[in-house]
Amino acid sequence: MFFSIDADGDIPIYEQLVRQVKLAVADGILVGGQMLPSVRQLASELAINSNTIARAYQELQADHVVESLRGRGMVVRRDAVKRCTKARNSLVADGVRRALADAISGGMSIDELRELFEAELVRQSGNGKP
Amino acid sequence: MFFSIDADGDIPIYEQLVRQVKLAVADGILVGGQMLPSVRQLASELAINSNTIARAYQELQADHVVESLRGRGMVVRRDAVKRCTKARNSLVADGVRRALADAISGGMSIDELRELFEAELVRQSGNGKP
Amino acid sequence: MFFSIDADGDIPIYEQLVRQVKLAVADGILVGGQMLPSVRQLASELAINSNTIARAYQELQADHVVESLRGRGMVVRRDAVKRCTKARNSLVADGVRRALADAISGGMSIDELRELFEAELVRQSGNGKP
Amino acid sequence: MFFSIDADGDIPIYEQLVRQVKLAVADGILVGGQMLPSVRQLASELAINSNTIARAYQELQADHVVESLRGRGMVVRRDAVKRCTKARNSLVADGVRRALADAISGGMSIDELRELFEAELVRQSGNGKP
DNA sequence: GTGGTCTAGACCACC
DNA sequence: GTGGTCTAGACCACG
Repeated sequence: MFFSIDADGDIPIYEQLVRQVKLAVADGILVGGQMLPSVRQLASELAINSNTIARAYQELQADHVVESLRGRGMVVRRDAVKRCTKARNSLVADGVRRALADAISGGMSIDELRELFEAELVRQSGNGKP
Repeated sequence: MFFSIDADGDIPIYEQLVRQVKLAVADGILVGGQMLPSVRQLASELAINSNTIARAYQELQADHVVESLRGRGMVVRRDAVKRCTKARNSLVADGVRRALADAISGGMSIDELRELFEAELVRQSGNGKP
Repeated sequence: MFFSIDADGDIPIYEQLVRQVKLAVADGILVGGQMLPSVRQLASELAINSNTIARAYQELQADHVVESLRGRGMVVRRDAVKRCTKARNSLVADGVRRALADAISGGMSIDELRELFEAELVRQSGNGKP
Repeated sequence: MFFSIDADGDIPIYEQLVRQVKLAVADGILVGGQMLPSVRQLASELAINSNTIARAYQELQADHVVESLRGRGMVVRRDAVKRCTKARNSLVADGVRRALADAISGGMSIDELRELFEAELVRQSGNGKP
């Protein structure tokens, strides 16, 4: 599968999985009706405790992104792409908003901020998704 | 005192205190030689256990922002402002960097990002420090 | 484990733990990648409150000697040995420096000092690491 | 008076006073029958809380170095010089002993130690009491 | 199972 | 009065 996990970062592993599944759905990499890998398979593939995978799947189920087909596994819901796209956009925007709020309340001037922003845009636009 | 604590957030209380003291020093609200409120006083003021305050103060001491004058209290170090200003700037820049990376890897285009950024600048520059 | 705690000394218990871990790392008794005993296990082994152990571990983490693997425990950092060896040497040298300064300012002559020093070397070189 | 106090070090102020009085007695700077400055005078001279001076004097009294003449102040005892000289020597020797023990148990080799010792002797023999 | 946070309350040394 | 240490016990998130 196409997941990349950082086991020692500050974001919980199950949370990383949830995000990546949602992003994949929003990007059309995972489409409605498609099966997710089984808990055990993904666990061994990523060398991660299967409890952690299960928890991620539960959260995805609670968020109505996937549903459980008894005895067969988890499947992406037909209506997931709408939800995920919307969620992605608002999440991303929120992140930017929070960072700006922190910067301003932390005493950084508008000009300093704009400068930092443009520098980062240049630096990152190469790495992202060309 | 000027501390505002969110006891139910995901940031530990003692960590919130540490940050706010550092920001206050970086902003010149707390200056070298100035005493912090006593552990017990601040604890009762914020309705927080005094151990939690003490822990924040110890972290500030370990970070060379403050020192303990035996039997008299905690005082802001003369050289704290440099450290705090530098730390603040790198923290803020990191936040912006991470948000941008998230946004780009989340599929937002450069133009959308710049638009969002400018909109936020306008929206927040009013609230910040009028 | 190999820790020895003096609960009635003037050095805090958590500080004794921190020092002993650092020394063990500097001496190669603890190596990078190795796990520390769990907070609860060490607490019951040493008959010490687990908060005290946790505090020691947090200080070690803040000092970049150890890192926390979420849900799994504390592990010695690969780069800890450099830090600890350097820290140990400067600590030890400081101790000698201070003792000599005290001795000289206390009126002891250079010759008396050298005599005392050599006598101690003989006396202690047997106890140290035979 | 001839006391030098470091109010922010890790040695308690009253302890610094006690040591300096004892050293002065051992060195013959203070002799039997001589009066110590009054608590209030010394307190204002050193800009120190008079409780602290009082505590130092009490400890000196408990150690039979001075005695209180009711209504007149503290006087150095005729037999103090013996006690202080002996105490000074054993204190100083103990300091050296402890530092060496720390160094050896900390993993420093005999040769490294001897080198450090000689270097320090040269460095400090100039500063001490020429 | 792991560490992390918080509370309540005790005792200490220092000023 | 000040901060510093320790205990006991609770609750949480993570794996």
